[in-house]
Parts: sequence; structure tokens; C-alpha cells
Amino acid sequence: MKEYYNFKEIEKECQERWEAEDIYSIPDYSDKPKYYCLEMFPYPSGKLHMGHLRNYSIGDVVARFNTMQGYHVIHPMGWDAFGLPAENAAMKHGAESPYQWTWDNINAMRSQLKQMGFSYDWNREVATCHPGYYKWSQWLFLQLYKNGFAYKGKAAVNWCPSCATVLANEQVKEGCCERCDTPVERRDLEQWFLKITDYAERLLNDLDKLTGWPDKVKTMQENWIGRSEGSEIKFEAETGDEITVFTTRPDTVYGVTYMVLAPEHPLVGKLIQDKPEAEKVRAFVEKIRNLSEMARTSGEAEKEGLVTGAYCTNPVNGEKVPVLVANYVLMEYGTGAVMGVPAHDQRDFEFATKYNLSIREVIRPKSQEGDYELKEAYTGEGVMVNSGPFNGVPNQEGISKVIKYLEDNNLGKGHVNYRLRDWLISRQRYWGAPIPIIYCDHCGTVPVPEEDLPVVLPLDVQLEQVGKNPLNSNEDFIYTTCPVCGARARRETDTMDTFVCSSWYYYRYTSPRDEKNAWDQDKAAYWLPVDQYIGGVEHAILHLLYSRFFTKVFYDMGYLKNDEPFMNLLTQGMVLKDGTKMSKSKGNVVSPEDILDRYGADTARMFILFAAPPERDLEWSDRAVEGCHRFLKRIWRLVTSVEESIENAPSSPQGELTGVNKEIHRINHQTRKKVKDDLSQRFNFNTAVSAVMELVNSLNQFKDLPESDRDHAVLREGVETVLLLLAPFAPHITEELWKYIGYDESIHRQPWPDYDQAAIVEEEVTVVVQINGKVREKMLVPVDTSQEALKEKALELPKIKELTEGKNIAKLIAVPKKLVNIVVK
RNA sequence: GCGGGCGUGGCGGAAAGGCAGACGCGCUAGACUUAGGAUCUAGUGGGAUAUCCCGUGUGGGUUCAAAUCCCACCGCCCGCACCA
Repeated sequence: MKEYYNFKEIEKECQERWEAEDIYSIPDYSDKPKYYCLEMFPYPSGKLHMGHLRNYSIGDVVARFNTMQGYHVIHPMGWDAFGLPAENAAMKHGAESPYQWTWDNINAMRSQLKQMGFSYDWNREVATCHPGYYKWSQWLFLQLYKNGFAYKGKAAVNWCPSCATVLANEQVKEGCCERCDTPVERRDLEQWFLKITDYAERLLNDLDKLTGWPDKVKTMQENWIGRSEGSEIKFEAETGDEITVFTTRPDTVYGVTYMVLAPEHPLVGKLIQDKPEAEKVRAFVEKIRNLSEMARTSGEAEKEGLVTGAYCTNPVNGEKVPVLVANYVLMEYGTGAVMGVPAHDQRDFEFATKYNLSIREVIRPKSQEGDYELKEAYTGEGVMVNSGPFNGVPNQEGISKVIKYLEDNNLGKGHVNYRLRDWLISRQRYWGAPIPIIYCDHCGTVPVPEEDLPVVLPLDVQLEQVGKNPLNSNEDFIYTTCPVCGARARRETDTMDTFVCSSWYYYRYTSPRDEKNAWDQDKAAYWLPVDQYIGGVEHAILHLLYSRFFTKVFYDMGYLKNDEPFMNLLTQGMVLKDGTKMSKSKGNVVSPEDILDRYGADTARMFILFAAPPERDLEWSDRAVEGCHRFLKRIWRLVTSVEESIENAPSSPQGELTGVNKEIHRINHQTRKKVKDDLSQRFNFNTAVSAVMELVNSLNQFKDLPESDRDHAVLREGVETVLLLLAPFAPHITEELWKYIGYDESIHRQPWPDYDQAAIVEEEVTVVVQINGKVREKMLVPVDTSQEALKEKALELPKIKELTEGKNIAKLIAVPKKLVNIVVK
């Protein structure tokens, strides 16, 4: 009756059935062990792309597999819905508002996700642009503010002229805006920051707890945090001002022959007053400041410096050393001032050579006798020389001794420096969560009272041009009354970085409609941490670091019981076509819609999971997609063609099996084991699928045997195994065929078909016989043949006898169930 | 420059020190078809050919045994990059 695999009809029917029966909605609690399966929620850009399909296909297998394994699985989905593209689209097309554009996209993409058959609990859906959500983004900001983790400060910040907003350090890639690739400029602006640097040490140390994260991601975070141990040392300028430097090599402080300041260093102006060099220095500083961030920080940029005419005093030996400004000293790292020790730092050495600055050796290699000429900086270990009271001290010891000396004499102190900067969260854009702050002429900066949240983002705005935030001209929005004194006051018009909103969404999923809390503490404590997080590696630093920071802050405030959000992380590879990333400009985009239309969701999912292991890049191949579709058709034919024969058979064979029946039964259970191992121990979806393919191939041969030779129950068990093992991968076709072989209840409510240990044991195995490591013969032996017996048997084989005739057997190795290796000379 | 990863048939990939190339794509031949780009069967790393030889980027090493472990080099990809 079911002649062909009509995927369109089947998928539609299944999806309607699941929705009607609400089979994917998950109660808040259960007696079963919990499992939180999370995929990075998408930005609603319009339609799903292949990257989404891959991310969510992987997640769906993980969720469905664990459900079948008996876990109480939460598998939610939502929308990272604030952000620039909505505004840009509104300006481009004129008609639609960001609000309308975003919600249209959400509706379109939600329906695509449903078409893919993903097992989300849609009752838990969240959208960060919904007032019911961003109210709590604002509330969290207020908690940060009240606890001193949010502050407004003036700093040289990254400005993207194209996006017309500032960016966090994490959002700048190679000097360019990570979103639009425009070179970033520096601007001195007053902005809102979150004090992520307070957590630098814990964010670094707790990476050790994340045993389920790829080393790659942990290394990237480690490098980003960039911890350096050393000391701060105070030099005194002629003006009496202190110039503090950070150095990792306090043991070389006696080797300082000059001081370099960043062009932006606040003391530069004061130091050059009255100096003849003043004019030249000002011009130099101006030149550097006008350079783009990219030109300036490029490694190839020539190191340029200029003598200021000023001097400062080395606190340990009282020497006066010249102060320079140079382009290679960065105001944003350390203190913006560097002590020059050319003898022991290669960059200083090159700089000193170029500008004829003196070089003084203060660390001497142990093997070196007497003075010698340095041809390059010596950065290795040695003994301190020319270092006053420290002469003769090994330099490793010298580090702590010098620090102690500095501290005792109030000249400096031990210090740990981080590369990590505070997180800049202000955005001069409209489509984001308003920062809940009011400025009052009398009371200053006043947080919006919690009971007044949310600060609603007005929807009746005109977006005219980039760089013009309509909130700035919206009087209804701007003007309010001061919550403290009641006077007329102004609202902050900057909105929050969207990464703020995405740093806590996985908590909201546990109580998505809670009107009293950002999240219900009991529910969050029950579900969190996330057991498996899946997403692209592009968030290795950004989203994953911010989320860890949020978790730690709110853990410390007592709102959470977990201090890390994600226990296991899987970073999936990109989807490529013709060897490169799919992109409109390259014209190599494969649209999910076409694939769904031509082959259906099950085929798309099968291909994505079969074509490559998840963490590797996946090369899209239309032919291979076709191959997966054929595989599903083969399953369809297998099941529909044996329907009559298995109709009344039990689900597992009864009594003793022999011959081919026993063999198929064994293969069947071996496949169950293989797929379970592939899915639970590592995410080898591709080999799991190929194992099922092999089982299908075996069953296809088996079913063609004369009915008298084969056991119906063995066949039925085989068919059921195929369907159950594939249910997480291809949920529709398996559901339909499950019904077809006589079951009423959904296949997605069935437990995982566990393997029978007794069934997978093979009685005989092929053992390879090697001579000097080369395969010369094979033999079929009972599986439990001992090492000794294997050796004897191997040597008795005629071919082996012949080949070893008259030769001296130097060594004989036998590995049960594998091989015998005969080493002859 | 530093850090990480990856190099296996025509292609995607498999092999968790023990038969290299599972599974799939493609290709070749055949069958069934009005026809097929549907379906089924057989074959498919290279070279000689009924038994071998050679083969996992290159060169060395460890081991009875290496795609797998170690060292050096080459190539590609990713991250960070004047970090004091």
C-alpha cells in the first residue's frame, strides 16, 4: 500500500501530530536525571542557513538520543533578536520597522525549524527583543550597577564608522570591525563598562574545571585573558610626576637605559613643556593618533620613536635616563609606559640600536666569563651583574628579591597584569535594550528603580540615516522625572551590546514566563549547568567568555548555584561549498529551502550528520545528499517489503538461534552497541550512520532468503533496531514506518534499544598471521583461543611452515582475537 | 613571531599502536526497463599478475608491529599578535 517514500506528506503529517500531541514539551521537574541540551540561539537574520541546520541537527540528535536513554531533557530554542541588521534593513527598505522586520524573520525561521523536525519545547521560546525578556536584561544590569560591576568611564574606545557605534575589544578583529570589516578608529568617549577584569583570575583558573571543552577554545580564552606576572615600578620625572611601568622582568631594572611612553600617555604634554623638542613631539604624537588602528598595530609597522628632551630617574640606582615616545608602546596595555632594557629584550635592543641608545648588560649567562659584546638581546637565565646589591644573584631569584626591595622602599610592587579589558557595553544604536539609567542635574547618575522596569524601547521611531540614533530625538523617551528628586531628567539613550542579552538566555529558558524574576532560582538550580552546548567556534571568546563572567557574578550574588554555565562544549565546523565558506558574494550558497523541497528534512539531517564528524568543516555535496536520500528510500522499501512477513512476529527472537539467524541477530546487537558508543562517548554521528547502513545492507540480503531459512522475529528485531537507532537522525520516516509496523505510540517516546551482551559475542574470529609484520595467512579460530594455542596453530599452517622453513624464529607475538606475528631472521 | 589544529583512493571520510581505505559518493561492467539521472548484481588505491611488491605530506626514530607515539622539515587552516 505504501508504494513510495512520499517525504513531503510524511513530514507534514508527523509535524502536525507532534504539535497536536505536544510531545516535546518538558515539565519543569522529573524523577529522571536531568539533561540540558543547548544550541546557540540564532540571530533572526531572515532565513535559516546551512550553518544553522548543522548546529541544530547535531543538537537534535543529542537531545533525542538522551531522551531515549532515559534522561529528562530540556531542549529549548529562542532568538538573539536585538542588533544592527534590523536597523540597517529598516533604513534600506524604508517601510519596515526593526520591530516588524525582526518578528517577521522570527516567524519565518521558527516555521523552518519546525519543518526540520527539531524537538524543541516551543513553550520555552524566548526573544531578547521582547519586553518580557529585556526587562530582565535591564534588571541584571541594575544588579551589576548596584554591586559596582557596571560603571561609566571615559576611555579611548573602538569606534566603527560604518556601524556608527563603539565596539568591545572582543568585537575587533585585526583592527577591523568584526561585523562589517571596516577599520576601527579610536575615540575618547564616556561609555558604560562591565568590570569583567575583576573576574580575570577566576575566568582563567576555572578553565581547568571545563574538562568537557575543546582545548582550542580554552587556549583562546587563556590567551585573551593574557595573564602576566611581574611588577610595577615607579620612575620619577623631573617634573616630580611618577611614571609607572609594568614589567615582567624586574630583575633587569638595573639595565634600564631609557624610558618610552605611549603617544597618548597623559604625562607627555607636561613633560615636553619648555623643551626645545616640544613641537616635534607634538607633531609626532598627532601623526600616530591619526593612523588607523590597523596601520598602527600591524606587526610590520616600523618602530618609530622620538626623544622628548625629558628625563626620569631609575629608582633603584638613581640614574637619569632619557624619556622617549614611540609608536610601539600601547596605552591600552599595562601602564602605557615601558622601561627600556635593550640588553635583555629583543625589541628594546633593536630600538636602542636604531636610536643609538646605550645598552647595559645586567644578566650574564652562567657559561659566560667576563665582558662580551651583545649581538642581540640575551633573554635567557643567568646571574645578575651591574646590579648593585644584587650582583651574583641568579636572575630567577632576583625577580622576587627586586620586588621585595621595591616594596620595602615604596618604589613599586609585585603586580599581575592582564590583557583583558573591561567590557564596553554601550551602543549608540536604537535596536537594543535601553540602559536603565537616568541623568539628573541635581542627583547625577541615577539607576531606574526596579519597579519601573522595563524601560520600554519606543517602537514609533523614524530611522533615517546611519549614525543617528532615533532615541536621541525622541522626546517622549528622553525626558522623564528623576526617581530621587522628581525633577525633569534625561534618560540614557545608548542601548546595550547584544552580547549582554545573550549572556543569560539559557537561564531564562528554565522559567521563560516568570514575571517576578529573571529566572526562578530553584528551576535554574535544577537545570543548570548546561550539559551539552553546541555552536560555532566564532564565539570562543565573545559569547562564551561573557556568559562565564555573568554566571560567576550572579553566582557570587547568590542567584545561581553553578559558577560555570556550560559543562561540555562542542564547536561544530563550518559548512563549505567548493572548498570555501558559503556566501552570497561567492554565489555558492545552498539554500535549506531547496533541499527541504527536493529531499525533505530527514535527508538534509542525514547528510549533515553523515558527511563529516561534527567538529570538522563539512563540504556540501549535492551528490552525497542524493546518496542519503537513496538510503532513506532503501529503508522505506526494506520495511514496506517485509511488512507481511514480520506482522505477527515478536520483537525479539525466542529460543536458541543458529546459522544465519544467529549471525543477523548478532550484527543487529553489535550495531546497537556501536551506535550507542558513537553517540554517547564521542559525537561520531557519521560512523553511527554508517553502522546502521551496514545493518540495512545485511537485512536486505537476509530478507531475500527463503522464508523457511529465516526467523521472522530476527527480521522484525532488525527492522525495529534500524528505526529506533535512526529515530534521532531521521525523526519523520522512522515515525511513519514505526506506525506502519503496528505501533500506535510515537517512536520518539520509545526507550533506546539496548544491546544484549550475550548476543554480540562471536564464537569464531579471523586471526591474522604475520611474518615480520606482513600478513601471510589468516585463520578462523574460536574466540577464546589462548595466546599459546594461537602460536601453535599459526606455526602449523602449511603456508607458514613453508615460509619459515629453515629460519630462526626470534620472537613470537600473539594477540588474542587479532593476530600472530612471527619474527624470523 | 607565538599558540592550536590538520595533511589517508578520483571525492567526503573510516581505522582510539595490531588486516589501511569501513560506510557513502563517483566510476566500470552487467540485469531489469519504452526510457531513465529509478532499482538490483558484481568490481573499483597503484604496479606487475594466481603470488607478490609499493602505498596514509617529506625525512629520521621508538616498537615484534606506526596513518596512529617521538624528533625535524614542508604545506594548508584557525586564533592571537609591537603584550613590555
